[in-house]
Amino acid sequence: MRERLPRKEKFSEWYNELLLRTEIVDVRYPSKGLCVWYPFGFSLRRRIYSILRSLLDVDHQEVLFPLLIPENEFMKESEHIKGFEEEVYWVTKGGSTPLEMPLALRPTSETAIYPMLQLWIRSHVDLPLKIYQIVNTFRYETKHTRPLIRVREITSFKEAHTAHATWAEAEEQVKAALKLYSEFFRRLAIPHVITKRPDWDKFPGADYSMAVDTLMPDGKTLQIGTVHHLGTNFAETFDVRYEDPEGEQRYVNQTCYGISERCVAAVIAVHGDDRGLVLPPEIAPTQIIIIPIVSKGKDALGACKRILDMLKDVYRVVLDNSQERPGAKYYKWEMKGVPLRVEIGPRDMERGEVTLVRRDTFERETVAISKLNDAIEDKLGAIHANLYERARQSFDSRIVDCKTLDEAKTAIRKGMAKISWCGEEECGLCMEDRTGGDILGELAKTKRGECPICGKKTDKVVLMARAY
RNA sequence: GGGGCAGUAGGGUAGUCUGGUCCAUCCUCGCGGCUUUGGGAGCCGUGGACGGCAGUUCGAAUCUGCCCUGCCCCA
Repeated sequence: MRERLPRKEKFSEWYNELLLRTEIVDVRYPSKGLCVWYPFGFSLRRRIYSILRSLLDVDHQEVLFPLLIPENEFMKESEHIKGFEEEVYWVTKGGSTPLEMPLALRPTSETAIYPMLQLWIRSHVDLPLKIYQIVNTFRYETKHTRPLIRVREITSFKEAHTAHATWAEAEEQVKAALKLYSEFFRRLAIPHVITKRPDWDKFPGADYSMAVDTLMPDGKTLQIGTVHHLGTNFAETFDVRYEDPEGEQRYVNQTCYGISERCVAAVIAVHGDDRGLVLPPEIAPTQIIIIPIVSKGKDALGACKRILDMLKDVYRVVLDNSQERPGAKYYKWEMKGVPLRVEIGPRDMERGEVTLVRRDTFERETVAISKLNDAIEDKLGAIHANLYERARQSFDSRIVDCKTLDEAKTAIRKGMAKISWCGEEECGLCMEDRTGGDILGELAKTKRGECPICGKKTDKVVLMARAY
């Protein structure tokens, strides 16, 4: 018998082992913080990102900018540099010849894109401009790296960049982007919360930053999306101007927003269980696995092939015709997260039925072949709904209203603490210090209360947590 | 940022303290074969490993140093 997966309670072990066993990514690449996508993992990634693409393609255009950024461009925006300079990889030689102008491997692409926006944007009719790209970026992480979560090469960075005539229009875009991200995570059945990051934690060079966070099984939060209002900060640095209808030259207002392969990590961590992956049907590389139950003199294979033919045009379906025994196949495909299993054996064939088993609940049901199509459609829909519902219940139960820092300190051991804050940086940092958690950010919903440090009355409510 | 611990076949391990018994143990896995198949099949045959560099030594998986990599705890 094959060794079991570590229990999900031991989240780190479970997560690392699962990534390798199910062939999502291989962390054994011989350089720290870099990993290899296996075919199965890449297929999962592709399906997740095609949802993201389809949402963006409604009103964004996809582009592709270079990986390398000249040092002089990279160094232009002083706040931005301060935020990134310690984690930039530099290309300094061409062969053995030192480069006149060193080139940065993009840690993010603002400084690659905005010099071009200066050329592309001339007039108010060029606005709004909304572009995105899905690329790799590099950050020299010195802390512990963790596959898909903290890496040196972000392989799947979706970054969108927009330019608008006014600050208010850019702010509308921030809201639109957050709505788009919420829809994306709803499709992945990932519960999440949106907050405004405190000033000391905003994107370097932004006016303000919004963030999307979810909760991991160990109670730490994972930032799975960010949306930044850049104001005219970069526009002034890169001289990105447009001529307004009155003939005045004005700086554009910009936003940028990103999602990385952390969204794949979130799907794995939020839905997975002790038996392995549990995947929402829309993104599962294999949605249905057909398992023949062979028995002396009675070959179920023919029946399985007929079912396969019946389903294959609509669903991603695989017939496991290997020589293993049925039990071994069940474990194997459960590990891979296949949402629905179809078993066909002698008993089923006699009755013109098949047996359906759900991955999320292990619920087992026999269905007449004549009603199979409808039953599958129902079940796949129910699986998505159930995954989202049970994840949301777990998520909600781990957000605790707190009045005191002691309560907050307890709450962040298992999840997030909701607590009042006056808005002063000094008090905020003190709250972080006293609880050992971070202030994730401010919620849009306000509530009358008082700051746990200075006691001042306030409407602001923040979330605190331990964060990845 | 600070502190621990660990690297032995594709995966997991024994051996390391006390150097020689180890051309390295067991499980899993791969390959070939026969019998099997409603929740991880059995037997037979076979394949595959001491993270890297340097040092100590007659002799290093084992001791020392450095490097690389990974994990855990604290801030």
